Amino acid sequence: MPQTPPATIKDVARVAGCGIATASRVLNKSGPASTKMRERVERAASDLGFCFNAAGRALQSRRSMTIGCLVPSLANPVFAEAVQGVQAELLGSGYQILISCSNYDDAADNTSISTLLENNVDGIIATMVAPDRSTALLQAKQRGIPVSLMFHDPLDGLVTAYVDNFVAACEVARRFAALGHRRVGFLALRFSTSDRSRNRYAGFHAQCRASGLADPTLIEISEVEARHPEQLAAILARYRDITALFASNDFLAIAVQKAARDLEWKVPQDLSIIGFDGIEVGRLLEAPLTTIETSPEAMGRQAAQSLLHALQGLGLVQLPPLPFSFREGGTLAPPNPKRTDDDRVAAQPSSVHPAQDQN
Amino acid sequence: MPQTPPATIKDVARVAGCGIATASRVLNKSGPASTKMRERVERAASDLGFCFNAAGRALQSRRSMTIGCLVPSLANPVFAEAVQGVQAELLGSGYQILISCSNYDDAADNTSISTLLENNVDGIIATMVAPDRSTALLQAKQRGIPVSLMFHDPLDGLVTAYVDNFVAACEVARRFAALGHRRVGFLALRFSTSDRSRNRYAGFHAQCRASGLADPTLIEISEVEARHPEQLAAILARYRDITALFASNDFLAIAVQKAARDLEWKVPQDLSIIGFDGIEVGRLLEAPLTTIETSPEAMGRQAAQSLLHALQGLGLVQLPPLPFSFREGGTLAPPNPKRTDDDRVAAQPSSVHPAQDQN
DNA sequence: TTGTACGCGTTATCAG
DNA sequence: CTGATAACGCGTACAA
Repeated sequence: MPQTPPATIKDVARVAGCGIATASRVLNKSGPASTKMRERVERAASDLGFCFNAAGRALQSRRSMTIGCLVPSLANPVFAEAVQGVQAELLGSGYQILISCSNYDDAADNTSISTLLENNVDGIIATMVAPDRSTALLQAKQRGIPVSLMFHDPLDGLVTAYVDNFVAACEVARRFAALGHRRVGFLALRFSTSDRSRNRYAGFHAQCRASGLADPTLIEISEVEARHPEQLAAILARYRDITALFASNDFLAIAVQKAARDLEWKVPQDLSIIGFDGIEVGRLLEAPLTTIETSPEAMGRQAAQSLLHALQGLGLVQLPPLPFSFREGGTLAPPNPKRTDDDRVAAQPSSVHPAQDQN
Repeated sequence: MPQTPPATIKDVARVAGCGIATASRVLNKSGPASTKMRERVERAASDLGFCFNAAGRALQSRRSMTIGCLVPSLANPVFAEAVQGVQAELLGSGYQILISCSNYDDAADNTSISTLLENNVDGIIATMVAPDRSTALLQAKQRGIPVSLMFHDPLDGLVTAYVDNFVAACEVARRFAALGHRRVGFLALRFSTSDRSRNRYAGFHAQCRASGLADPTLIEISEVEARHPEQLAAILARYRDITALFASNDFLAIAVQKAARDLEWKVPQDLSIIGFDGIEVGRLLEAPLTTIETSPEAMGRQAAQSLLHALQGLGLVQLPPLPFSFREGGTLAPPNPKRTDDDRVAAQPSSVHPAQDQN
């Protein structure tokens, strides 16, 4: 291991036979320099394999050229794609991404932001469990560090890149209603950890009322249950009365589709399913998933754009929500009158499973 | 915006009425201090909301406590999960992750590493298009910065966290052979940009020979074709002679399954399919995907462990390949003798589509 | 046990 | 046009 200590600007100046300031000016193209000097410095720099030291720069300029990015998890492709969008947008701006995952943990959420702050990030892009309860986020605001949220609906004075979950969920209820569904359900994962999910439920609920449907049955399941189709099937079996289900995300929609198959319920004849997010693989299923299509990558891009804008001294401005679209698929159809009539007789009170408050 | 400039250790010392060194020793628990001093300093620090400045620290200690992580893309869940593994393993170690994506671009690959180097990362974890051709990676080695690869098969003197792609691919060929398949294919995406894919082909090819099968037909497609089932179907239609297909990753396997459906080929009766990676959603398909199951997260974890180990002064050591397993599913069956007989007559020379060299 | 002073690599100021 | 020099925040010899 040769272990050459990296060359500093001082080394460059020495080799070029000039002062440090001159070397700095040339290398940064930030001031006047004679052609001769310029050449000598550039030559020296390339000979030494010189490379700026970010720490020194950060210390003196008080800017780290680093953006902190906090997401619940990268194992969820929705967030991974959002980060990819951030990365794409930041490319060429000179900013680097310092990444952090909270694993959907409230406390980790907050300490992660603190850690980013310690690392002198110039800005923060985040999706959190509870941005409104994060003291560290408050600290960031106080320090004048711009913060841009992703996925969250507008909140406090925080700027966010989002789709209007409430409105999108209304659309789902409207579709169900138009086809004649009367008893519908909402399937969500760990309801309390996501304001997106809550807002989707709220919109769905509101529009169900407006369309004259019964209040939607809330079915909340754990992560484990979501991953084990047989467990999910057992839960689903308790809700024979519903003819259509709105799943809070596409993975749940796919999982519940399998659970329904295991119960020998035909999708969409016996049960219609609409998902949320619009992941790519949904298109490739035997019955392509009907879903609300969004673009996580676009959220990341917009959040990054807003931040870049703010970093240039112009303020942080809340942009309008990003568009979503209803993607036709093979999991939505009118209710099967035969099945609903048969089952309606045996139907039990609507909210059974995790009898939990909906807020 | 109050815009309070962050408190420095100097401020803490002033408020606590002591010297900077004392404050530093207390805050770092790195030296002696009287109980009284300790209290005063800690009190002052918390009052001021003091928080270390990473740049100052990095400059003086010549360590940034930052790990650079380069992957082709976060839009591919395999890499996203790997990064998640890295993150999980690094949690609590004090190291932060600086992330970068190359978008499968050879040049971006190299400049990304350079950028990480400029940012003084203490170590690098990467999956690249061509690690062996990266001058920046060489530079890192020269500087004594430990590098740990992910997914790549062992290479040069580079440590890597991987599964043995060759051996895993042999397993696939063996399964096909055992069921009586004779003409098989290998489906890959942009073959040349991934040594993993190449090694899988090599292992598959070798074992096909060893098992007395015909040399596998190489079917290489573009990303666009992979995303459009109808295009993929058109390509697949040219290969009626093969009865089994090894897809280089699960997404391709799922896509080709849809393409086969569109052609009204039954899976697995008319065409057996085995994938690679073992993504979760494969289990939820109507015909659960038969595949080689790997754990990208484990690769990330192992790469991070190796790096942490090296960062503690112990050397970088190459660990044995990570395990994979054959996951049973519903897309593998013996060949349908009827169909193969019918079609074999019309079969054309085996490699038609992107007649490209296999290296 | 405590405090002073220096240097890490950089940029900016200001005098030549 | 050029070159000393003073910060930036921190850790740490070294001196008290």
